[in-house]
Amino acid sequence: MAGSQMLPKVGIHDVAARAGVSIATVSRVLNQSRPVAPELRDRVMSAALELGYNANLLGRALRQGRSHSIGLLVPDLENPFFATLAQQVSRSFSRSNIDVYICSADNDLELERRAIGSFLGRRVDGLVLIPCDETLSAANVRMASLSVVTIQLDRLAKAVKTHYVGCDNRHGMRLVTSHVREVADLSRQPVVFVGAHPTSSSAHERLDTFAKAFPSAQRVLGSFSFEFGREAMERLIRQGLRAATVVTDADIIALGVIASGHSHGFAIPEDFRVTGFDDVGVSFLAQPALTTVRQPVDQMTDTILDIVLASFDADGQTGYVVKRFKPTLVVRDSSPAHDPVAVAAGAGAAAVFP
Amino acid sequence: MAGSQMLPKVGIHDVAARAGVSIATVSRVLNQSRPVAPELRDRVMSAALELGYNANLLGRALRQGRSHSIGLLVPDLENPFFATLAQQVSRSFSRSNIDVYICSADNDLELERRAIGSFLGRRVDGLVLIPCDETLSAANVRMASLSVVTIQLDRLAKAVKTHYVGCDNRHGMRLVTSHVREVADLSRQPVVFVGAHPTSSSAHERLDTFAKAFPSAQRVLGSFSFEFGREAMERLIRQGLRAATVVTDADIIALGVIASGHSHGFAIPEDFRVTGFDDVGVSFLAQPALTTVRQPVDQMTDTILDIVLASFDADGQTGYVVKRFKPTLVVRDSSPAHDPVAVAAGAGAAAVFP
DNA sequence: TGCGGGTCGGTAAAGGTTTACCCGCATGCT
DNA sequence: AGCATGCGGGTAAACCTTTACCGACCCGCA
Repeated sequence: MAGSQMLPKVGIHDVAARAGVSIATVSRVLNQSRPVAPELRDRVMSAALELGYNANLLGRALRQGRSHSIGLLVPDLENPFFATLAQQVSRSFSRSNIDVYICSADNDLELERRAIGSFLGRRVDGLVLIPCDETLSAANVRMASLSVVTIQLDRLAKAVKTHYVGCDNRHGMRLVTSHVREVADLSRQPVVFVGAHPTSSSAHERLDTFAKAFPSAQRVLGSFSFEFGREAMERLIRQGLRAATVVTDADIIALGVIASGHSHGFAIPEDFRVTGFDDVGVSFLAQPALTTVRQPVDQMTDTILDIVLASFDADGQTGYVVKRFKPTLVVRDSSPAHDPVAVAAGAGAAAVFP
Repeated sequence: MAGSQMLPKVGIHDVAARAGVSIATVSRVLNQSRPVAPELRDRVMSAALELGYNANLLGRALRQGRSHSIGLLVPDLENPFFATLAQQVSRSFSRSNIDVYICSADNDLELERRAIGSFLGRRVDGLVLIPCDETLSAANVRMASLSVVTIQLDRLAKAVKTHYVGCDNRHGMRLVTSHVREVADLSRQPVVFVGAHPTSSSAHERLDTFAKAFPSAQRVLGSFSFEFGREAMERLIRQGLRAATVVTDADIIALGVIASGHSHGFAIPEDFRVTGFDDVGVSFLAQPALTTVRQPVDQMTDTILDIVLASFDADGQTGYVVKRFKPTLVVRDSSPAHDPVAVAAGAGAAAVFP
């Protein structure tokens, strides 16, 4: 299958033969690992070019014990926040010529295990993991951390000691609750929480913090998805919820909530005020633009790069890096700051609170 | 760095030693490539387990000439349609125990080239490409196709012969134009096009087909992104556009258009009717739900799997598979079928036309 | 008893690199 | 002139598997 002639694979030997030198010389020219006489260098270069030589990275990695690549495992590529993280990790590492290979665990522990196993088997130089489950993923993460520098991102399986890069979810949620409290107290409207089951550390921390601020508030729990947000809101409305503030722990959930509200003819923020978390690209295009918590993704991924690079030279047992970036509150029209009606009129603007 | 003791890597030799057998026996037990006496088999199994043996896939791939993996290169992970494709390709292949490694080219030809080179160097068994550019990516795609079974997905660089799996964009856009024409003719409202520059085959085909249906319609061109959709609509409104149908060639663009319309206080579909393309997850949550063209992603990715699997056994020069699936029109509230006002009232429903 | 064939374990080669080590040669110094 | 030095080229080992091939053993049959 696949027409054309699959060119016979050309190896370093072929190049050496054509250039009339030894394979060592070829290798040295190609990797500039040692000076080579200009004449030979040119001969090798043109031979490689003419033959269309493409180094076999398997052989190289096998020999060097380094693959010049890292693995990135996300629970779900269709979650736009993870997609953003993936894109940004790729960007950060491409600057250092390290290939980033992305896999999706599809929210499945068994797939997560298999993916990590494959990454390790292919000897990636580092592994960035967003664990599916706060507790059940621990075994998977541990497996990784025993073989290669491992960084947990965004979510943390606490049971295993690794590097961690994420944001201060409690702080972020506190920004939301205090923002929300102003209006809620004044209007005596209820506050409800719609969020993911606390099976991931981020969901856990956000829910926790919300519960501390509003101990008696109603809570509807599900998954990180549009669909869940919509269903949850449907249920709440069916139960008779009106004129409330809906705090969510992810933008994608908030978008579902808003959609459901709209489809029942409610106005936002007049009837329901809604907040999100993560500040994914779409959220400022939502109607109305979504109040949310922004994570400094660039800084996070740059930190990951630093950790991996540091692990290359200093192979001594330095401690683990645990970095929680402070997120910021981005107030938009889905939950304006003071008088909901007054502010809703002047759309478009957004205020950012540290 | 990275505390804990990085366990010394255990190889097949270690397992063999511990089980008191030869490495050949270990390999045979682990791969079930030949029967092994039950007693030895057990000894090997427990030795492998106790040592935590994890096969070095580099060695295996080097020897076998197969890596049991494929590469998937997308132009932009933050485009939700590509994210969906990626997720679904992963799902299809995971059923056959083939690892899918995803890379983002970040809409950059040089990064695309590098990523393909790396994939080839790591000897993937297949390559699924969504080329960045219809013409400029041809060289990159050709490089891939000379070494490994290559499938272009969604977008096609025509200049190079490979397998191709996508949808019939012209048919899809015709569905849109004829849907849109009813109302436009009746109301004598203008139709405008907001879409990506025709540098990718899908943008090209969609724009082309639109232009045939509405030769004199205004066209605003940019990139496949929320931001562009918003900017384009801003510009149109600033130019005085009112009461029109806005046809876009991607849901993400349509979402930007809708957001911009809203922020100027216009109602959709009353003031502006809007259509998208792709039917990404968010689009039915948009406010109002987006009329769009749905691509049969599952069938597309299953076809890709079939092509790759077929290429494994039948290595003879079978022809190229070129499969264009018929997309379907999903009419939702952003451009209701007949009387915009009447239909807009009853939200939620959606009609699908083949 | 002798022998053919089947079963199953071991040895060694191969796959494509990188790199430690060696060696020849030219240079510069005494 | 003789020797130390250093530059730059080659040879071969090593990385970790899989697997072709060989050989030992056992069973059954003539």
